[in-house]
Amino acid sequence: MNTKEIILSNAKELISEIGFYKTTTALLAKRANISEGTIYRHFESKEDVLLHILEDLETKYVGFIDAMRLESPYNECSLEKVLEKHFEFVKHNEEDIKIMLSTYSILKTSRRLMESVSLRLREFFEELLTRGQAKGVIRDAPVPETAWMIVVFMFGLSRAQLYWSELSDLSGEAVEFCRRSLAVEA
Amino acid sequence: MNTKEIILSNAKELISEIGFYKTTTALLAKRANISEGTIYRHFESKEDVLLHILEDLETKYVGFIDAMRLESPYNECSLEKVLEKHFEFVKHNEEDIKIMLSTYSILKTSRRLMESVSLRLREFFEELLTRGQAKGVIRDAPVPETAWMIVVFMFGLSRAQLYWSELSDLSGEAVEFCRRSLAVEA
Amino acid sequence: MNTKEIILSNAKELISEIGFYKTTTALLAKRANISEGTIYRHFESKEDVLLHILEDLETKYVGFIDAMRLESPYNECSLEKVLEKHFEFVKHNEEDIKIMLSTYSILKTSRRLMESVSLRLREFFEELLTRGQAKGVIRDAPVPETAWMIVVFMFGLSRAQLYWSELSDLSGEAVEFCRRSLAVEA
Amino acid sequence: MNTKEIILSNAKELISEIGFYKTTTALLAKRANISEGTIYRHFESKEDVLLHILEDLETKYVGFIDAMRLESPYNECSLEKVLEKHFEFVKHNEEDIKIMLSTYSILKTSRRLMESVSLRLREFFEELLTRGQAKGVIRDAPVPETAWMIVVFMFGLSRAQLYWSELSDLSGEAVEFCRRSLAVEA
DNA sequence: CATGAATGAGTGTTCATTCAT
DNA sequence: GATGAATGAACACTCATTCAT
Repeated sequence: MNTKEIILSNAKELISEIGFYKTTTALLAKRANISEGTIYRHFESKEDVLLHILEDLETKYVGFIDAMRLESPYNECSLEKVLEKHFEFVKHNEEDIKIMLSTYSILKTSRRLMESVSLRLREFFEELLTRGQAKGVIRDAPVPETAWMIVVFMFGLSRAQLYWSELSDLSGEAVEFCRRSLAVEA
Repeated sequence: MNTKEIILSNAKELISEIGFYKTTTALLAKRANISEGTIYRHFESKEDVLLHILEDLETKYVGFIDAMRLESPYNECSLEKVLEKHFEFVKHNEEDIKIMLSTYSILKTSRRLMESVSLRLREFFEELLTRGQAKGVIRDAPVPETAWMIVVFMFGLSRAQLYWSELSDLSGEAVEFCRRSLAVEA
Repeated sequence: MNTKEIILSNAKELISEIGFYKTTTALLAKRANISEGTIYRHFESKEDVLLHILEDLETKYVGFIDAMRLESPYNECSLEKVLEKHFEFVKHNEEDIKIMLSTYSILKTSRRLMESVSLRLREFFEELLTRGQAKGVIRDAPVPETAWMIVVFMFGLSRAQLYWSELSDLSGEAVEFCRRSLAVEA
Repeated sequence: MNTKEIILSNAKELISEIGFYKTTTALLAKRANISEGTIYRHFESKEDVLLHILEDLETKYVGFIDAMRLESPYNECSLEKVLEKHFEFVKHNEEDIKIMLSTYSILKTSRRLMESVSLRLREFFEELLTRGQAKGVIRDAPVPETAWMIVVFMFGLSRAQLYWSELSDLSGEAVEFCRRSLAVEA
């Protein structure tokens, strides 16, 4: 791991633990065992560090969605499957997701990421919903709004799970909640 | 409006617009057309200003829930009604809700408020779900988890609506989404 | 006791307890059960309050010295007697003396008081020493320097007793110390 | 002289001249020709600057006393000698001593220093007095109280000399004053 | 006379950023 | 590349003083 990566990984830890504002450059340098000046060799500013974290997350998450999307036509990827995989992704990327969720109300960059990520997810869900309705396995509900609904629900639950660690894992129940709302009854 | 109220109302605007950290005492004083020192005649600290805002919100929201709860046995208050009224409440208290949602990951006070508010809501939903299942109008789903689900969903959507003002009002669709998931089909 | 006196007496307590700088006008007003503004009806400034305290002390102490001085020719007032009485005076005016001793290094007013008080004492001691030497009961030591010595010694001990409350009363021993240094041996 | 030393030396000047409270960080930075922030690279707080000054003084003074003490058994170090050397020490460390004397009534750290210094001195005087009485050259006076007396006298005079610069050097006379009180007459 | 809200200059301290080495 | 001392603007907060009531 080179210096830039060391900084990024320590910044992820710190920001997800104590937030962007309480993460000072001094604290970050100490944690990463480097000098404060070194941060500025690799990043333009403190915000730029955050930007890189968010960009990494974007790449990862968009890749993750696109992978599912590519599989889906052949693989009969169901809505439930997608939801499950999303919750898995969140579990494996807790720090990054926490950073995104805690900064998008404050930072434009983060907001843009959140928008692009949820747009892509929504489009995917729209596809799945439309295909499902065509096949008669998904109920007749307005597609774009319902897609929004699912995205909002997913991120709402992810946020709850990340910030209330004492909460038991509700992702299975969440999938069930959505299935009941969307699937045509047998 | 007395000075304390002027400070509170300006602080609400500022914090909901730019967040707690970017809301400096200097900025607040300038916006409220008072001197910085005056803030400290009425509040113990900058955080104390936030505390008062949150306490006001707690009183308002808890009162709102309790009012619904009191009505519900006589009035056949349905889950849908509650959801609708919540979204209305959010619409009329945008600033305060935004402040709560943007500070609970950072400030203990705010986190406590969020916990107390969602606990109360959950308990209410548990009541409604249990009663609904007894009457046979609500499906057979695990009550506590489902109550959590609804709360998470509600706040997830409220957050989305508050931070993406370009979003059209989805509250009607949200109520429908939940209804489909929970109501026994006719 | 009128308002002015109430302020002065509370100020004495506070300043002697926590010092002039830590005694804020807000604290003083609270202690005296008056409003901050009221202080400025009776005194020009915070320093002016101190000034009045010091002036009162000056009047008291100068009166005390002059009384002894007037008695002394007739009464055969000895050096020991004067020392004893000084220590008694200090014991009865702890607050004021503490204020004088803790402020003269910082405030001109206080410094002036300290100078005028010690000048008067020194002159008195010079008188006593000269008379004592004439009578052959006081050793042959340079009068002005020795008078200084005694004054310094007295205030040094007073200060020690005021600031180290755990110290046992050493005033008797101090009188003895001086007596041995000054009195002609029998 | 490195920056830390520059800060310390300027702080010594300022604090001894105008006192701890009037010595603001802004003033100190200006005097030392550095920015205010730089002070906090080298010291934790304004009080920490004072602490370092006092610790330096403690080291110096304790070293000074211990050196005399080590010499004394071989060298027949007399009480007079110790007094003389103390006054010399004060003359060469005016600023530091002034700071100690002007802060011990206000700051715990300073008070502790004053206590430790005078304890050490007292113990030393007790040793010298006891030894002197055994040899029959020191009068029969209560040892601990008399040791206190001398310390109080020394610091009382030092203080007077430091704060009344117009005072001629009385240290010789002070030694004589004590000698007369303590030495057995030939 | 008394109040207490308001002031605003000032306080100690923090922190992202720069730059000579 | 890396350092870490230095910066200076900004920060939350304090406090002696004023003044309309």
